[in-house]
Amino acid sequence: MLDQRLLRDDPERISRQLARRGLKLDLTSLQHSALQERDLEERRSNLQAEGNRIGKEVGQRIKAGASPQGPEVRSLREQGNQIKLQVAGLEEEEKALQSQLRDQLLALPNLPSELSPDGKSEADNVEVKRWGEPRRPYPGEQLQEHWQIAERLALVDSERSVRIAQSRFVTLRGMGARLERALIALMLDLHAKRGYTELLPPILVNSASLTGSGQLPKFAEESFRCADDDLWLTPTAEVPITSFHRDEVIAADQLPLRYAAYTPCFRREAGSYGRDTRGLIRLHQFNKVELYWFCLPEDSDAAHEQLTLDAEAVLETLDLPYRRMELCSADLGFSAARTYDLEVWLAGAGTYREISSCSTCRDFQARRANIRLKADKGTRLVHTLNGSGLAVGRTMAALLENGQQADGSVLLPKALVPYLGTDRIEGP
RNA sequence: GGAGAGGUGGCUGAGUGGUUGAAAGCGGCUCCCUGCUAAGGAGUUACAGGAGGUAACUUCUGUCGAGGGUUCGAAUCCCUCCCUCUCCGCCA
Repeated sequence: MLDQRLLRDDPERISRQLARRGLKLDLTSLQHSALQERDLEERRSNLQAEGNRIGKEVGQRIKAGASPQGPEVRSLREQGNQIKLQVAGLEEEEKALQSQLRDQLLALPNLPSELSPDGKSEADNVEVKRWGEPRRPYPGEQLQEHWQIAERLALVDSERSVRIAQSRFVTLRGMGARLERALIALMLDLHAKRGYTELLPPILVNSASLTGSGQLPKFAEESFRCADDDLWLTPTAEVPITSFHRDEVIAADQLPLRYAAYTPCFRREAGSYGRDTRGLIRLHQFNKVELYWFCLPEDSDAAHEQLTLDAEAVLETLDLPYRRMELCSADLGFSAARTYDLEVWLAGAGTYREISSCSTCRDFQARRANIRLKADKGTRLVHTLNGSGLAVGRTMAALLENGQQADGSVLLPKALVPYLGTDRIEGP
């Protein structure tokens, strides 16, 4: 959520920044509402002060011996009643305005960082780094895509999964299931070594949690909801982790707080019909290890670099070639001020494919979720950052495509041997 | 799911209609005193929003789980909801 003070004082700046996302907004009426709300608050609180004075005076007069039914007390009471009525009227107006203002503010995305490059679309994202040597086919070699390899080696069963749930769900089996589990363990172990505290949070989350991290109210259709409860299947661990500290004041010397959490993630993928229908790339349910920082505002730019390096460490540990893309202003997610996407090389598809998205949200989520820090003087909003470290299914896809061998087996990186007891997947 | 108890400041915990944003203790911070493994003394210490001021700060309002109600006045009375604890039931 954006700062209401900024809205009152400098709506032009907000418009200018949101224009970089491709949003053309006239904020004058919103600013007007915000100013009007402040005006109502001032009038209301002045009236309340008057009412408080009267209330105190009544108490003092009665204490001093005045009759509670006497004329002087009665006249004060009547004044008090008058004020009460006026206050009630103003309060009603104020609340209506407030909730309308809040609804509108909650629907506005974060301002892009001044560090994010300008752009009009995905095409304007900037490659900032490349690591590893992409696996290319040898002359005459026909590389398979991961879903072909997975089917051939019986690592997944898509058809039966439709029977269990519907399309875009998979059942991993045999080495497929073991590999997924091994990858989760490897990622969590790696992050623990790098100083992250592991969390295993609830994966059903309430509306306040989704609002806090920015999925609600705008993206309700993207999440699965439990009809009888105020609970949703979490679309990412970012949601429960943000709310882990919702409404808290964190001592400055506790920061940064760094968490790594594995959760299944659930997304309706509305509007993506026909895209990535095969394999492990786009599923309604997928596993992800998420990295998350709560930090001091002045540290968040450096934290963003570090968090991204921590995600890249997984790819490097697994010998997976990747590149780092800096998203342009138009391609930023709703809550993000600045984002690096990590794209892994998929040898079978012959492309780089997003496997992690590392963002700083600055105070955007902290303001929604009311997460502050206490320094020497007063409180401030913390900054929050999140990044996948990594999407597990896509990691498996990359390992299958990049590790495929001429004999049909898949060679796995050495780092997985302690978890799997082998560096090779052969047929069933 | 049933019965009972309860939700007060960083923590413990008083407070059943009138200057109570809240006693006391612990903890934190500042200063003073003192040398011997610590103690003593003084002061200070909630959050949010608004107004004024370059600022230190001053001032107003709200907040004692949340929301409503009664009243001139509510932490205190009434209603609804949420949550926690204990016992019972059920259960991986």
